[in-house]
Amino acid sequence: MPELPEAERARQEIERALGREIVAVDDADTYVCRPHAPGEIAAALTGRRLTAAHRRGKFMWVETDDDGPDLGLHLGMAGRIVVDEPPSEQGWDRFALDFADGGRLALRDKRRLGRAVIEPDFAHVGPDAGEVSRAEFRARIGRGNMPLKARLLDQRAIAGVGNLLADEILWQAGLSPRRPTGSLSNEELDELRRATRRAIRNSIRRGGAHTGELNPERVAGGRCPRCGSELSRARIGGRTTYWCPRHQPDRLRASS
DNA sequence: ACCTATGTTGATAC
DNA sequence: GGTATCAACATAGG
Repeated sequence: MPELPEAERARQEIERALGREIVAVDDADTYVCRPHAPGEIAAALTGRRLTAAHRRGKFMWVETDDDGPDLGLHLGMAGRIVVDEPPSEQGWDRFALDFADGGRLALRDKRRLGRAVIEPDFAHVGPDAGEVSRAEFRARIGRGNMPLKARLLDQRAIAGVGNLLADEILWQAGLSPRRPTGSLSNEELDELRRATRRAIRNSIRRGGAHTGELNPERVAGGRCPRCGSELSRARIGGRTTYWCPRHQPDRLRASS
């Protein structure tokens, strides 16, 4: 279930592999390792050691010693990073490093939508959703007129929010996923940023994007944990979306 | 058996 | 340029 919290967990897992000499690389999956040809990543990494693991949103990269190339990793839709585990019996290890101490790091991904590349390019990736400044958040999220939920999912705007986290954030902030981004006031954008940071912090602490309050109700007939209203469901930004029509109205309720 | 659903990203078309 | 749709992949479930 990789969103930002799962990527952060994966980054921490990679840190367990730092400092060990790489003696073999399995880069035979030409889809996961595209555009590299088999053996290219192996040639670039064999003999080196990983020295630091970083993350921006859901994108990870690992530095190597002696000015070696960075290794870029992405979990895709179903991937995770495992260190010092026996190889997957189902053949789901799409990329792997073997270390001199007998240990191993693998990208385990049954759907093959994860990625492993050398010298990843993050030019199009926005600032991390947990660290973006207030001014930057206002500018990047408030621009344009897409439905708000679609903008939250746009990794070029801010990086790290996936489908489950987006619904949780919008519910916490009391904003409709359908609101056009251009209709939000600065105060609403600031509240949205607070909800984003809080949801990310909590989900990392609790162990995943699926640990939000709204998540158990993201099913047909699910109800708002706050008021018990039946949740609305629609496809927004190409993703299935649940929200409370009462606490997250499409238009501001008339003040009285 | 067949159809739908699923956490992501990127390419493509308008 | 901004936005919308589909495709890539493999599995699970009605």
